[in-house]
Formats: sequence, structure tokens, C-alpha cells
Amino acid sequence: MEYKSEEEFLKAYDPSKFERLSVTADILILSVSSEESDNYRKTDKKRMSVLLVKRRDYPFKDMWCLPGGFVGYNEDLEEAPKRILKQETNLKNIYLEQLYTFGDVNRDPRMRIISTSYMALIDKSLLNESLSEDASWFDVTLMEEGNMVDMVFDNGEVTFSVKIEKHLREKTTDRYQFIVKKNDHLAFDHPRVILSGLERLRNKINYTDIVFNMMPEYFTLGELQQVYEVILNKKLLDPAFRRIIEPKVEKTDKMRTGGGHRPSVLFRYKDKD
Amino acid sequence: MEYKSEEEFLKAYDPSKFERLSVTADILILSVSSEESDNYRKTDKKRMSVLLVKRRDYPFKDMWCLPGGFVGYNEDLEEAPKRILKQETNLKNIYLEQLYTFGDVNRDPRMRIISTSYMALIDKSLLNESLSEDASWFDVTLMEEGNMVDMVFDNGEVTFSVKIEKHLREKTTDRYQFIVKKNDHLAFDHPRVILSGLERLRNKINYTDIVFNMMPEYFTLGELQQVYEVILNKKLLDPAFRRIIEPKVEKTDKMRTGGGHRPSVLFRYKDKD
DNA sequence: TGAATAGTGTCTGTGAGACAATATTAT
DNA sequence: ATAATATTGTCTCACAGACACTATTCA
Repeated sequence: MEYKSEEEFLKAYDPSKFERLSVTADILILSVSSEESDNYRKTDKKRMSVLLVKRRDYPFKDMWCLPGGFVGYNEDLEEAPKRILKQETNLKNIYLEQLYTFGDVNRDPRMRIISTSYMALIDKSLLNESLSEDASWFDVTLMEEGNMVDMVFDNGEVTFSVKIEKHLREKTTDRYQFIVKKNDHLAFDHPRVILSGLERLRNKINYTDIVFNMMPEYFTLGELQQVYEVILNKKLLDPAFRRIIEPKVEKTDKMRTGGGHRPSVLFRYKDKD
Repeated sequence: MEYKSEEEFLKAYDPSKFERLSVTADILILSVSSEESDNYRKTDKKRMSVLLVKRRDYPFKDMWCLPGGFVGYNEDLEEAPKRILKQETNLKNIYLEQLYTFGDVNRDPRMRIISTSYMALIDKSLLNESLSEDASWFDVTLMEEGNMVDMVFDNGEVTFSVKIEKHLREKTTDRYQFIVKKNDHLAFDHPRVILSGLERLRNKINYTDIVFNMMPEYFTLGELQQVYEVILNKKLLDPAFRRIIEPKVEKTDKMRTGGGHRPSVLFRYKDKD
């Protein structure tokens, strides 16, 4: 059939003849938590923190999963994670980054679902509203040994661990293939989403400024270094860190005192000129 | 309503109550082309090469686009680009990497479509079959000046250029925002897909071995260096390049002769041990 | 012989890693 | 006074950039 114009074509077009799928957006909300120390001199121990939601329904009833939801027919794909983020945390204007789109036929036992995952970075201190009843912040700690990664989750009440094997595979789709070896608590393929988000953050910390999305306006270099260390999962040397970070921050005239040790200057993120 | 088990729940589940969208996969097929020199001594000039398809139907009739197609209801998302790649080039087992998922409501005038884009890297010398009638290899040359990128396409018959402005935007979804300033020949949002693929390749060349997917089994370091230069869009210094590449390749006892100059050793990709 | 590419040697500057040393606070 | 963190100084080593030099071929 021949059409004279694009208009004419569109008028005669019947979208229903194509196969349609459901699309969801899952969102990995990351933040940093501080655990108060018993020693008044010691600084609070920082950990990566991820927001999980307890499933009240089948499938995966009573397991934990990332906040997510269906993408509406009249909703831009990127609006969906924003909407869900607002819903869960009441936050807007948050750093949001697309991670990956998963779409194996059997990834959801209910029906065919394509799922685009996003990563959000937030500063926990902005959270004033209480979370919805089923949501909970879990500290995540990565224990890495060779190819094996043990992700340990802890929200103060529940603790569980997920074991994942990483395989380098240059010749195929992705840099790493994640094979979940042990998982009794996380629903769907969310272990992979979480690990790939954490690794994405770890890689990007070196060539972008996205960490500052997790920081309050004023911070000490020690605090910032702790966040780096938690994300990179290793200790950094103070002088080296200060050299690297120096062009990204600016000194303020404020100080943090009261720690039983030399007070430290508060810095602020210095935007590119 | 309460269900006793996951099985029972799934039995009662009605997928039709959720909104459904169409999902397509677009695939950026990249390769390297050589333009023969008139001077017998000079080596062939290499260029990046991308496979485009001429649209025979509305919308965007007569414009060029990336090969693509709908993801079937019973097809894994990652199978779709493989199927399309096979269809267009008759190649299998090709390096394939997911780029990004686009899903603005109005990105396709026909209907709501979510599109996941992939990048494939191929060695053109493997192509024996002729292309389908509407497909054509275009050389792409990037002219970069500050924020502006001018992508020049040339398939020997048609030449056109697409101008894109790059904006760094750390605080929002992606590292760069691409704003298409001039485009009369590429359909949909494919200019962005192409540019982001080329930039992804450029970044990854330094910390992965994916270039070798575009190389034949045996190659000289000069040829490999040319491919690097085309991808990075800048000249490299020979000694530095050889230092960097040394651990990734292994010398063979073959030589390339006949060039009116000193013959060169053929190398081969050395897989990680 | 000369044009062209192949391949090697070496100097230099930059920047990360390592470690040492000093400064300052609350209890 | 002491434990703890804050902050600075400096040495070294690895490595990329730069440039010079030698090697080898074919019309």
C-alpha cells in the first residue's frame, strides 16, 4: 500500500497489530549511612545504603526488592523512576542515571516484562519524611575475593547475604557477567542490578563528580574521603586524596569542631567554571 | 485478595490489566573501512564505518536509520539485536553491547515505542554476503570543536552531515546531553544513538580489549594503531602506542610485505591468561 | 636512491603511592 | 597528657609524551 504523505500514513496506521509488552522501571536508590561510634573521639563509620521494599504479594512474597513500577502508556520512560522516587522518598531533582535494561522472557513469572533499571544518588540528610511502611534502608557491604562478591545486607533487624560470581567476558554483551550463586532474600534479578549499580558508581567516581550528589552542602575532607573509601571499598592515603580532590572543592570559612581532636575545615563542592 | 501460594497466585493473574507498550531494538553496527591510496607506498586511510538502512515507509520515508525491529513477545530482549544483525549481515557471534534505552512518549509518531539500542563491532573482512538492498555502509567522520560535533556521513553516493551540541550535565540523568542542531537525513533519535555509541567505543578502548572485535586475526601494529587513531580521532605517537599495546598482542612469525617500505610483523590478539 | 613505514632508545615531566612530620582539639 | 583526626611536606617510582635515530623495502 502506498501513502502520499506522512500524515496520511499515520492516519491509517494501526498500532494494535504489533506485539506489546509491559515495561517497568526499577530504581536503585543509594546513599551513605553513618553508624555512631561509642568512642567520642572516633568518627562515625560510614556505609553504603540502599533502599529496599518488602514484597507483600506474589511472586517473591516476603522477599526484598528495589522500588519499581510500570511505565505508563503516556509517561516518558525517564518519568517513571522520578515518579517512583518521589513516591518512596518524597524527593525531587535527584541525580538519576539509567543502568541497564533487562528483558529475558522469563525474568518475571507473571508475564513478559522488560525492565529498565536506574540508579539514584541521594543525600540522606535531606530525608525528612518517614519512609513508606514496607520500605527500609539496608547497609550494603561488599566482601570481594577474586571473582566472588558477597553482598551483605543489614537494616538493623534483618541480615542476609547474596553471593555473586563475576566473569569477565570481553567478547560478548557486557564487560562482566554476574552469576548469582546464593540468594534467598532478594526478588527478581535485583542482585545483579544492585551490584552493577555499585560498580558503576565505583567506576564513575574517578572521572565524574557524581559523589557530591550524596554529600550535604558542607562537609570535611575527612568525611568526603570516607565516602570515597566506602564506594571504592578500600583505604585511601590522605595526602593523595587531598591532591585529587582539591580542584573539585572549595574551602569555606566554616569549621567542624567538637570531635576531641583538631577541628577541620568545611568544604563545599566547586562547580565547573 | 489472599493467595495461599505463588502457584495459585500466578494462576489467577491477569496480565491484560496492565498497560503494554511496543519495544524495539536498534543496532549500531560499527566497523572500520579502508580507502585505497593512489600512492603505492602509502597505507590505506581508515575510517569508522556504520551500517544504515534507507527507510522505504513512513514515518521518515527516504531517510536513513539504524537497522532495528520489534522485540517479539517470546523473544529475549538480547535476542532481538542478534536476530537483526544476522538478518542484515548474516553474521553470528558478534560483539554486542547494550547502549541505552530511549522511551520518550513522542519519539515515534506512529505509536508509543520504547527502544533499546545496541552497538555491534564487526570486522568487515568477515562480510562475504552482500548487504540487503536498502542497507549501505557509511563512513563517519567526527569534526569536533568545543561542544559542537559535526558527524559527516558518506557512502560514496550520498554525503550529509549532522550537527550535535554536547552539554555536560553531571547533576542529572546522563553525563552528556546531546542536542541535535541540524539533521535532515537520519530518522528518529538515531543521531544521538550513533554519537553515544562512538563515544562509548572511544572510552572503552582504553580499559577493555573490544577493539580486537573489529580486527582480523592477523594485523600489523601500524594497522591497529590506525584503528585506534580513527576511534580516538587523534594521532598517537608510535613508541607510546607500542608500549601500551604490547601486553595485549603477541608477535607471530608472519610478515606483511609488499608495501614499498620495511615489512612489518603480523601480530595477533593475546587473550588474558 | 628516495619515499615511506617499521621499530627502538632515551630524556623529561607529571602524578600517584608511600611515609614522615606537625597541628589542634576534648576529655 | 593522650588519643584521635587534620593537614602538609617530600621522596620515589611508573609511565605517558616527545623526539631522535636506525632498519628495510620497492619502484
